[in-house]
Amino acid sequence: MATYKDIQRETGLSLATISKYFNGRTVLESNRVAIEAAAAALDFRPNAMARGLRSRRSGTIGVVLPALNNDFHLTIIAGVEAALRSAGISVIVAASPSGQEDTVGLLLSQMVDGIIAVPSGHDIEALRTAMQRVPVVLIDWEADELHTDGIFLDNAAAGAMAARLLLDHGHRRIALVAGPPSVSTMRLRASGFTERLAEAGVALSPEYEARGPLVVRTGHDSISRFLAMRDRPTAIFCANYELTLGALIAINESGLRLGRDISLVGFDGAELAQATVPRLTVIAQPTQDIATEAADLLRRRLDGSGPPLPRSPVVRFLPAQLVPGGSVERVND
Amino acid sequence: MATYKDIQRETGLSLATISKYFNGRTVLESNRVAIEAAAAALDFRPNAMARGLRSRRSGTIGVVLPALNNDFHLTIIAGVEAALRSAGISVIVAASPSGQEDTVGLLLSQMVDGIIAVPSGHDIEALRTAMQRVPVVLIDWEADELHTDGIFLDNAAAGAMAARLLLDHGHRRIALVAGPPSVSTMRLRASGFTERLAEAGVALSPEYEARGPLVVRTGHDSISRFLAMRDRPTAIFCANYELTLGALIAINESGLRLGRDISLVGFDGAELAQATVPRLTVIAQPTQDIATEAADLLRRRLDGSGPPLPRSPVVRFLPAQLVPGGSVERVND
DNA sequence: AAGTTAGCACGTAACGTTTCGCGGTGTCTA
DNA sequence: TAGACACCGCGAAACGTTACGTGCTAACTT
Repeated sequence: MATYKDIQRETGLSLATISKYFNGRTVLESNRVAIEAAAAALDFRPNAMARGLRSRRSGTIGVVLPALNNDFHLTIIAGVEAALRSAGISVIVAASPSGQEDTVGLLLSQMVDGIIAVPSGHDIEALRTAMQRVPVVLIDWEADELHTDGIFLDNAAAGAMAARLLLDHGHRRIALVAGPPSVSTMRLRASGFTERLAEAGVALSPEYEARGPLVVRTGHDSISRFLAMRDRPTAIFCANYELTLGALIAINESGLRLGRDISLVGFDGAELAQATVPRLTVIAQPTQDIATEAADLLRRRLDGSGPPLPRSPVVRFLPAQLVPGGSVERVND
Repeated sequence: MATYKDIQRETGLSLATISKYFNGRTVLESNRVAIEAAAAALDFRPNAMARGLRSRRSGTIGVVLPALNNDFHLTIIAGVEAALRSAGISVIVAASPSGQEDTVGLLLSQMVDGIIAVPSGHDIEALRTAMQRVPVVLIDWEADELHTDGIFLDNAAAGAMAARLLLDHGHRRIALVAGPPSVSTMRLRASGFTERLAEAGVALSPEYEARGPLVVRTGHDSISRFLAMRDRPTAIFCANYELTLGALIAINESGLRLGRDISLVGFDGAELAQATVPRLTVIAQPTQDIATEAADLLRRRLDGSGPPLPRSPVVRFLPAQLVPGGSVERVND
């Protein structure tokens, strides 16, 4: 593996000059040519470890996700990677399922220059100490106890959007399937939803409200239960992708026709939504935008531009998007 | 950021002893306790850059994927990450869309210890030079010109499996939608498929064969064309996920009922498959296994175990799995 | 034409770790 | 009980790069 020294031997220049060239600073034209020739001949690449050791920047950031099983996660990774590549920054992906305590620590010892994280509960303390060393940008789950930058969905508005849609179609017997309120997204989407209903004078009956872990089975079982009721709801809102998928499966199993017999508003999964009959109406996060904004924000922090931390974290809420389909039909109550 | 020196000051030990401790080698019990106490007090973590500079191992591997837009890619990332985490190895994800030449080079200058790659055309040369520095394990796309380890799907058998299924259900007017033959998976799946048909005396009529880029639109448009034919096929095999998704959308638009009016065998996307009515019959890759095997193989290469390179690359082909659904029905020809 | 200044290249000292060879201590063997 | 050996700690020298302070050259200014 070639080093500056090899280039020095080829060109007769000093290490300092060679370093300057590889850091984009100006160098005499003749030297530039010589260095480039030598570098090409030797297939030279600056050693990121040596570089990082000296400059205290690794050219690497970490993305911490509670799991890696969902289109949201992939889109985040893709968006961050694309946004940061032009700056020459590589992305280390770290899944942090419950039980894996030290994910953030692993990244810190890899000397990442920054972190983008979905702050699941068991990472919060680690993230707090990480914040003392590197900029941290949160996404998806709000963690109020962490006073740092974040790009989130406006979850309450998203929930309200779903409620308004169903109300506008005449629905009154409306059900909700959501995750545990301990997850901020779920708490906010649910409260945005129920509050909007309440404003319209429609109370969400407790038997029409299901909560459970954010897995397909929860959606499936909750909807099965709803559909078996004598007085079953005419419309259902699923507050997350897995729940939506479970709901779809349950409705298909029941033999009821989507839209015609039961209205459904899903969440995310725009790809899935267009493959069902009829197409599923969903509230979709602008996942790509979240990724890009988080990456750009982190990059500005790394540059040292942007407002000073920790005095003024940047927190943005992006609006959800309504992707219309045919799974919500009008009813006359 | 604390360093060995700080621990040295706290404990009075030498750097060498501290280094030994952090590399899992034996140290006097009393020293162990002292080091652990000091490390905890200082929130110390070994600096991966310094470590890597000296030991020439970064504790990092790269995963190169042509894109990041598909459940396959996410599952690969997740599987590799999970398999390597126990070994303390982090995963750098690099998308290598056409036009981005230097993806592999970026990883090399990050000093990754190894690479797992889906070798898209424009990366092949870079991978060849990378192989001289670090072990490279290929997945998904076979690149015969690269003489190195690989874990692949047995694509020909997967194609044959789809053909056999359709034949067994009595289909004779059978159509195929696949990607360009320049992609090895597509070439092999298609040939496995057509050869199995030919063995049964069923020739694949050229008008029943569609080829195009691996995007949803190709599947959609091809199937629309098939369905509009006077003598339309009774069954269709889509050789990849995007094509399958496009097919589903086109069938839904046509008003034909899946299974009943037109049989469809899809590829991958087991999650999508269970949400359609009826459930989609698909040939699925054991993506998780591919990821795990590739990661394990790479890890053995890093350990120095496993057969010596480049003399004897390890190449494995895993069988596809038939995930039955209701989208293939019997016809009497 | 002399004085000033900007632009570059240079040598050298870090950065935080691992590795190497050496020497000291305690334990086992005969 | 003496000798051998295993174990472990130590100091110092790398690893490949960047940053700092100097000193040189060449291009302006008046």
